[in-house]
Amino acid sequence: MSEPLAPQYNPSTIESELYRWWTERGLFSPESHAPGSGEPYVIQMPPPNVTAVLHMGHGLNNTVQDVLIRFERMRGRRALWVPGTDHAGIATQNVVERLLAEQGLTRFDLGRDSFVERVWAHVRETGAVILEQLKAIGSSADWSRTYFTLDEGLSQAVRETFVQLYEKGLVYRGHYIINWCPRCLTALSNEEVDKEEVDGKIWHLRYPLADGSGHLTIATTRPETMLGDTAVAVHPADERYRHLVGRELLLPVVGRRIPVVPDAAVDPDFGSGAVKVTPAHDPLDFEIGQRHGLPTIDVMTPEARISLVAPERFQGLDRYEARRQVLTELEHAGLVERVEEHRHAVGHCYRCATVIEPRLSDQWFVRMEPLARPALAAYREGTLRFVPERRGDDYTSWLEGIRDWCISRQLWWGHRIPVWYCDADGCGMTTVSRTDLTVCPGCGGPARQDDDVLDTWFSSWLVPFSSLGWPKQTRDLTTYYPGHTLVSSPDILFFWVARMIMSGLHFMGKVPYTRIYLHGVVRDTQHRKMSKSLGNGIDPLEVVERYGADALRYSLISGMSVGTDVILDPRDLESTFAPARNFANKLWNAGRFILSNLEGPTRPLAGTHAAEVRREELTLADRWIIARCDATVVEATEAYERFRLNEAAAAVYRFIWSDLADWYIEQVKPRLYGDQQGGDVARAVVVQTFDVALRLLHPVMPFITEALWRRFPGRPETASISVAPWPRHDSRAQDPEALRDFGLVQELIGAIRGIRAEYGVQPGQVVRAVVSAGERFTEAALEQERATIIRLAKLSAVSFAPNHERVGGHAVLSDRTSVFVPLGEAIDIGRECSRLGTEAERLLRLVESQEKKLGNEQFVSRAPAEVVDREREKLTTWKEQRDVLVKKRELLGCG
RNA sequence: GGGCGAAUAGCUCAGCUGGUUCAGAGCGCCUGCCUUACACGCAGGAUGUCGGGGGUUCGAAUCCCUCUUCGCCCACCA
Repeated sequence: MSEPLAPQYNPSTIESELYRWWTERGLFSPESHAPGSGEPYVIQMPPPNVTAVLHMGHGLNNTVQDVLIRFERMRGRRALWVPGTDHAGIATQNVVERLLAEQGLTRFDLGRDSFVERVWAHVRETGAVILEQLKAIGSSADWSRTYFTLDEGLSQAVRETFVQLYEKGLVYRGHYIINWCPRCLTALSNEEVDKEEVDGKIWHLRYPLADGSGHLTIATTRPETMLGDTAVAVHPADERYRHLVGRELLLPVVGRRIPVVPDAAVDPDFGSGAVKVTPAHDPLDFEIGQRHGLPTIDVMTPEARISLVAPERFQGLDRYEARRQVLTELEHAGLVERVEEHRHAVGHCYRCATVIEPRLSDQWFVRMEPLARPALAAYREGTLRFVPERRGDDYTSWLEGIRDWCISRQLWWGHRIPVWYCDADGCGMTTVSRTDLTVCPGCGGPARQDDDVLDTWFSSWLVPFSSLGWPKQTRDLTTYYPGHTLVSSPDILFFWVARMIMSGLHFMGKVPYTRIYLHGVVRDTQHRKMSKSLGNGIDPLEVVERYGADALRYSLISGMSVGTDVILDPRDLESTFAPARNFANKLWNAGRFILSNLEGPTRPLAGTHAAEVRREELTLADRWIIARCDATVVEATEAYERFRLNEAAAAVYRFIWSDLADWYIEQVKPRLYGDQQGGDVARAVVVQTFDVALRLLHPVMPFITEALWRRFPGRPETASISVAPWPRHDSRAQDPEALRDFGLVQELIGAIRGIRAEYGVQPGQVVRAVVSAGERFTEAALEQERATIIRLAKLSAVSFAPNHERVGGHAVLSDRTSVFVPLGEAIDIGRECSRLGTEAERLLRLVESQEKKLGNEQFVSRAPAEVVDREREKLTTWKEQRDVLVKKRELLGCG
């Protein structure tokens, strides 16, 4: 700890060492940092896929969570961040299938058991790499509680849930049209289908009447499904077709006779007003079929090829080949009336982007309406709140229109459905069981388990309690359920967030979180979502390597305001991440400077606040920085509390860079060097304000703040900033007078610097300055910071006197204090006249518009008195500032 | 088809309850500095019809309407 610090901050070694130290000390477990004290504060990490590789989306999501958990941990809560990984049924199965494909194998070559074993082997072998990556960005999750959704305990929870829901009639098996991915060969829920607008065509086709007396024209976007048509439907009130209802058509290509049925679901204004009915391949057609007792003819295989029930010449054709073939035949028969361009939404598999095929099959469903009702109520009563609030509307509308959840998947990787069938003649019993069965409880014959597995989300919707031990009544469960804040991206609002609310209410009787914070999405400068396929991603680990985890985190947090997306430029990492790295370096050097100047005596402070030093011993600058520091505590704390993390980060940035480094440290230097008078107080103030700044920044930049904080003298070897108390606002630090007066000192120095720059005064050359009284800036105030003014403005002397000298640079401060820098022959009178003239004109414009405002009868009578007063004051100030300038111009003899 | 969000400096964005941060920050740009914490720095500077139009108001970047552009979500018109 005592080796000299390098002038350039090098995060890579420091970060990994500190992370190891944190975990060795168990600082991320609530038990170790605050035994038995403080209210629990719990966040559940959205479990990443077990095979996932860290991308910026994870980076943002986990940084936000880490900021919140570190903030609450420092505030003394028993902060618990529960991490885990998701077995991710389809995604993981696809990964392993791809690996098999490289050896020319399919999962069917291996068979179910060895395939599943193979997936386990893969998952174990590659490990949860992503968890290690989350550590690299500083995530302070409690890794001792890491779960995997296929763990024994969570599997128990899944089974318990399924059985309970089944027993209440909320899980059922049904024969319906579901979304089917012909590539993944499984059913999907509605949420797992990405709708995408595509330019397609709509064909108007003639179906001849069976008796040869003409035809009926139908409109379709999917001509190939006509192979499975079993009717044509028209609206019952449609005059055009009323005479055809009940008659028969001869289905072209196939030659089947099909009826014309009346059904109110048909929109007479769309297409031709007549719709072909294919009950096995369209959800609406299925319903029409149900109502009219129509047969269902499934003309497609699971792979979306034409099945054996279709005419032989179509069998085995891919659905799009079949479309072409059908159209060719219809054209030859002269049955294509016309073709129109048609833009419509087509569903795609969210895992492989294959076009979804609506398919009739037996699946397991969860009846959602009874679960949705309490979830809606929780939101409407205000138990559950969204940040930003408008996300509550999405939540509400989804729940209001909720449809049953198809939970069975025709996959091998996942939780097997806990249902056993008996195939014995005369028994045929279906048993839903918490434990595995081998024999049928009804007849003692062999029991056969359902082949399917459950939707991945059927395990992840339980994690707020299953990760804590449920269904066992564990200590963790009673202590840490319900949690507090859920941090997520809006794209899994329905998949995961809303469902957790429902399961939490149903199984635990309480919402799992009271706050749902939905942050934005990481995009590139063209506002496209970062993705592997677009090649516009940024690898967070590359950023960590080049700029440090703190820089990554700061960049993400500062680029994010509530509810908006984060835009990062993948083509220019340097300008994207350098500002945050530069900030870290600035902080490092401020720390280095302070640490190297603590040799002399330091005023010991009993508590943690610099305001404890007696006021008489403080300089104006001391009082100013103490007040600014306290204001920053208030500002940052409120911002963190309100999830305005970017504002918290900006407030601390401003304090550290603009206040502490640019002004206070510059001001305090002479007092720190050697054994100067007041050095003890200066050291106390600089250490305390820096300490506060580090603590305020720690949630966002945990590594560098820890690295510096630990190095301060008197710090116990075991102390960590991650469990240091959060800085508290101290009203004794408030000091409006100091803020105002030191503000004028800053203004004065700035004015002199401006004059120097304007006239190209050599940096090494000292000049004189004369200050004459303004409203606030008295000789006493100047006296207090005389040395500071002289040093920072590079003066030989500053005097307080009315200035009548003619040749020099002039400026006026906001309180009408005027400043004069005599420059002898160096001054160009003409230049100074025009400079003052421009400034006077600017003020004149302000004065004029202000006079107009105050001359407005309406304004004076209707605006609040205090606003009017304030505006009057402004006018006076500007007027007088202008007068001063005009007088100076006269003095100079300007034309 | 329905709903939502965004549009402010060349770029990325703040600006919350209309008036004391009101036109801001960072990057980039220009000028000058290796001033013993930091050139990943310091000092100074230039840059805006606050997307267009209309309205409410004493007063609008801020509230309302409308249009334009971009983006997102939802939806069984085949």
